[in-house]
Amino acid sequence: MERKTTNLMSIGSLSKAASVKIPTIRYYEQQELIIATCRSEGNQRLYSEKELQRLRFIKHARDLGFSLNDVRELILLEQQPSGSCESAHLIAARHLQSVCVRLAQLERLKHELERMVSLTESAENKRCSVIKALADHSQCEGEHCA
Amino acid sequence: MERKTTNLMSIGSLSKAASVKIPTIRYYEQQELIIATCRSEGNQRLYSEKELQRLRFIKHARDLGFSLNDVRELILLEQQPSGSCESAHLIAARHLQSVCVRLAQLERLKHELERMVSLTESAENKRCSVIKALADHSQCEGEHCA
DNA sequence: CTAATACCTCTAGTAACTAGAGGTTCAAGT
DNA sequence: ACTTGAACCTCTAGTTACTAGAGGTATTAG
Ligand SMILES: [Zn+2]
Ligand SMILES: [Zn+2]
Ligand SMILES: [Zn+2]
Ligand SMILES: [Zn+2]
Repeated sequence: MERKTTNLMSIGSLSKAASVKIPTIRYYEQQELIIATCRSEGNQRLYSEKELQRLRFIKHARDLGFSLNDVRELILLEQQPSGSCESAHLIAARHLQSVCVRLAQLERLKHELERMVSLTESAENKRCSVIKALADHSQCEGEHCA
Repeated sequence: MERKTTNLMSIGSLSKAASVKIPTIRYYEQQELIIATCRSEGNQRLYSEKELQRLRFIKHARDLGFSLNDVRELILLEQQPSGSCESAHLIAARHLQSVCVRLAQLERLKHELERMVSLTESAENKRCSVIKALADHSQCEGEHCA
């Protein structure tokens, strides 16, 4: 039998270890994504290494742009012994797809905006060329709506 | 003297003409971006061609990703006779810059996600490769944080 | 033992809408 | 003139993922 060495950390230590702000950790707890191992006598949260891993998982997924709902699902899948594999791949593929869509749209925006800011003002300054371009989509070279 | 022909439209007509949903128009009014020309006897909003142009301006700017705060400023600038030009260019340039930043970040995300979904599962299926990749940023090829 | 720091809960604010409840007005047909 | 259905009104609350602040308690270092 191994003795469990209880080296638990406060929320502040966890926060530093995972580079996640304290209020965000509490928010995740409220969202049932992570819970403290236990509380101190004075009701302060205490975390183990396991929760640190969990929080790093959440942070990494968030950094990669997954929604908290996706993260919630992924955590559930992680805990299941097996068979969870396909769902996880599906979530990732779906997210990749949405990233691609947003990417394409941002590229269209970038194109139009570049054109817009590079417009030169006409001699008789009736109106700013940027404002004119904003007022009239037909000046745009392509579609760029969401 | 020209007689003003008062052909005003309801919020529903305006909505269709500008492809902006009715609740969104009311929201814009609350945000002081647009106000009805007048109200009917029964308190219903009535709009003129001028407001339609204004709403199209707003929609176009939104479609190009400008924030409502930017739009508010741009509308103010549009109304000023002149001298407003530089501010408008500045707003557009600033927005273009932020689009470029987001674009670069999305490209990093796309790269990592593509790698992640294309991982093949190891023979002894201890854990899903996607979940493993999410649990460990050191497997990533680059930085991808916001 | 005390003072500084860290922690607690709870509420509200952010951006840009969207949805719904509950009630009023308008326009068209009879 | 009357009715009925569509369109309109206001107001509140929900969405996402946090962040900020108020007002109070716990821990820890000196
Ligand atoms: Zn200009
Ligand atoms: Zn356009
Ligand atoms: Zn897998
Ligand atoms: Zn990573």
